[in-house]
This record gives sequence, C-alpha cells and structure tokens, in this order.
Amino acid sequence: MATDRTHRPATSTRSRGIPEATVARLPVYLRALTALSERSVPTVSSEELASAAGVNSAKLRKDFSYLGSYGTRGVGYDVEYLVYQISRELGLTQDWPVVIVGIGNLGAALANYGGFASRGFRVAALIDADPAMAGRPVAGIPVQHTDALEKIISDNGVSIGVIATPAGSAQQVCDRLVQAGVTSILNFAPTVLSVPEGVDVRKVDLSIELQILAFHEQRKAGEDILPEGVIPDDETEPPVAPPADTVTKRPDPGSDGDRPAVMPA
Amino acid sequence: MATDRTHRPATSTRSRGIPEATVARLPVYLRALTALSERSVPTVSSEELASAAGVNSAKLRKDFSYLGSYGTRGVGYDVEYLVYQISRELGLTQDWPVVIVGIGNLGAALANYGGFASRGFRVAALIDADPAMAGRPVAGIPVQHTDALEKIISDNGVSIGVIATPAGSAQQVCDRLVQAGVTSILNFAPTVLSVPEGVDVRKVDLSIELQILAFHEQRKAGEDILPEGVIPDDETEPPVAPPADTVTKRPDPGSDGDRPAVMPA
DNA sequence: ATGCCTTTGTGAACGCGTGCACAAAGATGA
DNA sequence: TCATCTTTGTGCACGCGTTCACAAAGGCAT
Repeated sequence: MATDRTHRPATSTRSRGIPEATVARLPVYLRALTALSERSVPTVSSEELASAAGVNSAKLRKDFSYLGSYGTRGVGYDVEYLVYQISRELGLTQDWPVVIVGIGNLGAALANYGGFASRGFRVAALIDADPAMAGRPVAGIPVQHTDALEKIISDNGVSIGVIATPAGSAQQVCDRLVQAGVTSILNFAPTVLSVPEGVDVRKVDLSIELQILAFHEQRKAGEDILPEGVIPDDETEPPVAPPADTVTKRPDPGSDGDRPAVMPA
Repeated sequence: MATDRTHRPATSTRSRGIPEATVARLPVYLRALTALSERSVPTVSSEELASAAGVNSAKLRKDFSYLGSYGTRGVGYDVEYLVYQISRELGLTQDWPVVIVGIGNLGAALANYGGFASRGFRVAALIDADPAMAGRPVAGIPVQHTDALEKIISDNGVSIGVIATPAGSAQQVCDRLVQAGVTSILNFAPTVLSVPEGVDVRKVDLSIELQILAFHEQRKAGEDILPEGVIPDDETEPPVAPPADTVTKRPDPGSDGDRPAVMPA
C-alpha cells in the first residue's frame, strides 16, 4: 500500500526497541481495537484481533511484546487497556498541531478530514502561496499566506507539517518548515525531499502506487497467455539501441512531476 | 513513506525475479529519469541518479541489474533507453483504464489529478452511491451511479479500481469491483479489505501516516528531556489496571474509522 | 595497440522482519 | 487443591533486502 514499506523515515533506527515495522502496524491495531471498544467488547484474543487487522496472530503477539506484557494468558487482551497503551506509545495522548501547506484540491480535502481531532491531531493552520486564497475559509479555517509561515509554526508550536503543494515548490516549502522548527513532514508532492538529520519524512504518492499495481497487473495478464516457465525477454521491440551516441529526444512525455498526486489547483 | 513497506500486495511472490522492494522504487527512478530526459541529458551515472532518487547507488545498480544490463561501464546509463525499459517493465507502455468509486472531497481531488494520462492511466469513470451526484461532471467526467458499476467495469475492461468511499461501504464496493473483474485495488478508505487470492490491494491512509510521525516525534521530544539510557517505563499513570474484570467503558473515543483519510462528503 | 581511468554489475556478509512451534502462565471447574 | 484447557510470550530458523567491496568491462588518450 502507500505508504509504504515502501515508506520509511530516513532514520531506520529502532526507537526504544520498537521495530519500525511494528510501529507502522500499531495504528492498524488501534483502529481495530477502537472499533471493538465502541461495541463494548471487553477482551480479544490475539487470533481475533489479528484477523480484524489483517495480520498473522504470531506477528501481532510479537508486536505487542515490544510494548510489554499487556495480555492475560488463557484470556486475551483487555481492549480498553490496550487502546490506552498503544495510544500512549504512539504519542496520541497529547495534542499535535499540524499545518497544511498548499490548499488546492488535495489540501482542501485534507483540511476537511474528520479523523484528525479524534486522534489528537489538530489543524492549526492552512497555508497557501496564492494571495487570492488568503482569508478564504476552507473547512472553517481561514487560509493564510505563505509569508506568515514561520510565525504560524512558532506561535502554535507546530512540529508536524503536511505538504500538498506542486512538486516545484515542495522543497522550498520543506526548507522553510524545517527552518521554522518542523521535524516531521508528510509529503504529498511527487518529489524527493532532502532534509537534515533528525527530520522525518513520509511520502504519499498516488502515481507510484498505481504504477506498482500496474506492474503486478501486467504480470498477471502475462501469466494467462504465456506457458509456465517461459521468460518473455522482450515483448516489444526496443525503440533505440542501448549504447546510442546520438541523443534521441523524446517527443513529449507529458508534463508530469510538477504537481502532487492530486492537483492542488 | 506511505506507501509502505507497510503496504504490500498480499502476494509477496517475487514476480519474474524482480523483488517487491525494487518494483516499489522503479517509479521513483522513472520520475527522476523523466526529469533528466526533459532537460535532454543523454546519460547518467548510478551515483547521480541515485542521488536524485534519494537512494544508495549500490542499491540502484542492483535494482537495475534485475531488469538487465542496461548500463555502459565507465559511462553510465542512457537516459532515454532506461526510461523506455522501466516503463515497459512497469507496464506503462499500455493503457490502463481505472475507475474511481466515491466522489467526495478526495475522490474529486483524485479525478482532477493531472498525472494520470502521462503514465498511461486513464480515468474511465467516476462512480458514486449518491443519486444526487449522478450526471454531475467532476473534472470533466460525469459521475455515474453505483448501479452501473458492473457494466462500466465490463464495458471498459477495467482492471484497476480506486476506492475513496467511507470505510463503512468500502468492503462492499470492493467485493463488487472484484466480482466484476477488477484485480488491483488502491484503497483510500481506513479499513482492512479482504480480497480473494490473486487480487492486489494497496492502501493509502493519512491517519496512519500521521500516527507514525507522531510516534517518532514523541521519541525525539523525549530524548531531549531524558538522560541517555534511561527507560521511562510509564510516563503517565495507567487509567485502569490491566486485568480488570470490570468493563470500564471509555467516554467517547470520537467517531472515527468510518470515513476515509479524506472526508468524501 | 596499449595502458589508464571510470563506472557498472555482482558475490558475499550482515541485519531486519516473519512465522513456526512450544513452554510458561493463568483461568476454570471439579 | 489439583488437573485441564486456553492463550500468551518468545526462542529459533529462514528468507528478503541492504550494503560493502571488488573484479570485469568499456571508453579514451597517447
């Protein structure tokens, strides 16, 4: 999926003994547990919870073992207690003000997201470079101009920033965010961001996800046609020889890579 | 990033000898190469390209080695040729019709995404359960009602579906898509989808990404305060003892998990 | 033609993540 | 109190992914 394993913070250090892979699954467990909690289910076995979370029960038990021994043998896990423990471990018992930079289609959609507040995330501000957007309310929050970025970060003690700008301005926005004190960034722009040590970046990229699906899709289609074991080394003819000293300019690959996964405007 | 490594198709089989981790990076390389191509750069070294893609050069070379020997020692890789080879490997030389189900904020934003066409992805249809949406054009494409889902899939030969509905209807939509012939799904709804063998699902979940960032953020903050090596076993007091036979109902965890990462309506 | 220089392609080692399988622990009932 | 049954917690082995380090290969200048 998107954020993928294919998605890791630059720092792959094992924080407090908890493996990165486990951290990535904790929110999934938490969601399943919250659902059980709302149904007033008192306890769950690792088997049941694993099934709800779509993972192996042994993996789930090992994941929980990194947090501590919160289960009761012969019974299972206390739902409420586990919800609290995971929330605490993830840092969701405190308030996290976030800013969203780039209020286009996607930025606006993110601003309207209802799942923020319930998890301790609060949209502190919406920021856009377009002066025409300034003052206009989106999801009940007035959009502010990029000029005020540093002040907003500072005044609200923001440490998490969401970038939903076009790719062209993403690095610049990123630099300003980091300079202003942001140390965690969720990037929706289709660019590789370079950040100093100590800053975490997670990337969400629709285009990449679709391309990965296309790869597997193509493979499936190929298996239907080709007999087992045959390797189709070259389905179609190559356009030009590999060691071509003449530069063969492509017609126009279509202007891509300049906008985030979802067009901001 | 989001698309994680935490996010892998159910089938972790090594397709045609290409590791899953490599497949996930190919789109990144492709983007960097496309940028070079537009600047008419004829060749790149593994070092340069790796830097642009934000990876280790040895990793990049090994990744490319799974595709074949497309480089020239002492020189580097021919940009145009490599663009073609990666595109072909990813299946981007053909047309991929996709449908988007759930035209809320996020669905609409996705529909407006400009990066589809340039990569061979074409929005074949927009589908929503709300009758009031039917016929209304979004991004120049008229929204169709869910009733026509099966016919749309069939008529257009769609094999890739994007789910941007609330969590509550995601599984149902998924089942219908799969039943109609879709074998790859990009899921934006905050739910674990269960699909039959042979169907790939990738998940994009804003809430999870933020929670992972919060974890690392909390860890950073803790390091500043606590001395090295000290393990804070219990920063705050637990709300209730772990083996509580009395079911302690939580006040209200906030209704979450019923809407996708971005509110659809 | 020959030697030097650059860069690829890959063998090998290492570390992380996963899954198996079982011992330990607690509940439950007689 | 004791036996039994259920479920957790984890030691261990395996496989994938990453990285190092270097030999092989090709270009280029003399």
